[in-house]
Amino acid sequence: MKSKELLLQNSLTKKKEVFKPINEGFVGMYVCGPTVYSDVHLGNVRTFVSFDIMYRFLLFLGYKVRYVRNITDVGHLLDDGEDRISKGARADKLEPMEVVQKYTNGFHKMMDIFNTKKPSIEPRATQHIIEQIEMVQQIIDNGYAYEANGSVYFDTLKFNEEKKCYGKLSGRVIDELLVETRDNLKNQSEKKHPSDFAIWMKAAPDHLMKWNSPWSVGFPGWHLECSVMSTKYLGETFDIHGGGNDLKFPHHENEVAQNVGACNCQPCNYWLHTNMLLMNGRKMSKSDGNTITPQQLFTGDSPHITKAYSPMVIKFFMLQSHYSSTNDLTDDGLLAAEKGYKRLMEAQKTLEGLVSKDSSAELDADINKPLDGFIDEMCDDFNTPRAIAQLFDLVTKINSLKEGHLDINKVSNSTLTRLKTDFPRYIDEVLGLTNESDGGNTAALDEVMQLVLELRQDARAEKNWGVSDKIRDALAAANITVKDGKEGSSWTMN
RNA sequence: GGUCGCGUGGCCGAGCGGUUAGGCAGAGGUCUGCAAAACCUUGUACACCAGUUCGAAUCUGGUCGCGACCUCCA
Repeated sequence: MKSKELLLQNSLTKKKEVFKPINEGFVGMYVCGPTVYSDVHLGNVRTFVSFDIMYRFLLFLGYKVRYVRNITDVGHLLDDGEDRISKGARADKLEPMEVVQKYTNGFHKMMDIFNTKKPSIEPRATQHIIEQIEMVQQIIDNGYAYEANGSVYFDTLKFNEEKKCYGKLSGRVIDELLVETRDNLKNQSEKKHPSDFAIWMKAAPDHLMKWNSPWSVGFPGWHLECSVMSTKYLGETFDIHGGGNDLKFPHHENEVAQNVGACNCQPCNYWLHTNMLLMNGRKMSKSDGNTITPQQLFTGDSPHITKAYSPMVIKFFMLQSHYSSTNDLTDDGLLAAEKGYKRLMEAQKTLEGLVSKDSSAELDADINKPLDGFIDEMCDDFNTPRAIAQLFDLVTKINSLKEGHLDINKVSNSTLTRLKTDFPRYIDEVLGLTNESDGGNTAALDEVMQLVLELRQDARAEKNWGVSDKIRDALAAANITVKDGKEGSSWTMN
């Protein structure tokens, strides 16, 4: 475990702070998961990849992490008051839970494709209805919620008067919310104040998902589930809470209010928000055609791109920008990422073949500096773009060592061993990038290629360029690139 | 309308008072039968206008442009 301090940009204080876990060596992290009513959006991927990197790095630093990411399967209202899941169920003529299962499966599959680690706990809102009803009661008992016609609303005015913290996270002032909030929600008249929000909703007779409660047959408000499940699995106050920055208001703000209203304590010490994924400079939006699905990216079937891109290339592309900045997805950007990613993967293979006679340690510092630098950059609020720059510094060194521009014998055995251990670990364990071309290289293909390259080498020895080039061209047509180096030829699958 | 953020070289994208970000593309070179790869060298970059400072892409004010949130959203 490194002794380096980890810095986090805390949305709550708007400052970069040294991370201090509540319990030494342990981290409790909650991230708002997806609402499973349709296929995963590419934007979801960026957010969950970002938090996956944080999770991985915390583990790398030696923390024992409990990572909770929920599945929202109820309570998310549309403008017309209908539940998203119910709407999906009606549209697909399915049971609501069938909809939930279908898209949960799809979500999991996509997370696997992007090689993210599974959370420690993945709770669902509908599995915690009892706990949610209990929290509603607690909030009512504490005087921060009121019942109106079977629904229960959070009393933001009273809460703010006493706790003075409503709006702190999202930087809003409650008096302004009064003017700003549009009166287009159902049951608006039941609320005492426009900024009040439902924590329990009475269901209409034809509503598909509803449960019994002391107030009515109904369903919990959307914001409640995260308050309840984070408290249940991580405690009343835990370390890190994450989510997309579009959830800051109202979702996270209301979450804080509920937790403080119920337990009289802040839900977490550090709030981390990821920024949005854009495409061609604008937020992805289905309505104006400015959108692309992960599937389209994999197949190249979209007017926005010129070719197919693999999941790891897309992931690498995302990691080249900081999680808190917007990330603009473009074809040119993807193309550049693809080449860089391949270069990184090639260096990893090259590294395996390096051997040192251990005659001096002259170059050790040059190797160790970027190796340490990677950790330093990651410790600085998970700065993946800078960490990757350190990796590319090493790529150049590895290639120079192989080509003999740098003398491998001037690297001590212990440093070379460290390089061989840490470089792949950074790529695989911390960044979660896997070498995709490995899958195609079976042992049989290896043997065949060895033979082919030997035959070609024979032809080259006889200066029979016709045969030599014919082999190379034919292989190129089969998507195999031959490279002639000083110590013989090598090959890679494209 | 309110709140917040951003405008960096051909493209993507870090940095955020003085020191090379990095990737991709371009140019020159080394190597090579040729090619590819690799390595070395290389570029006029910080929207605009004022100001603070010995010194600003980085701080302050203004102008223009863009975006996000305020309503479901990762």
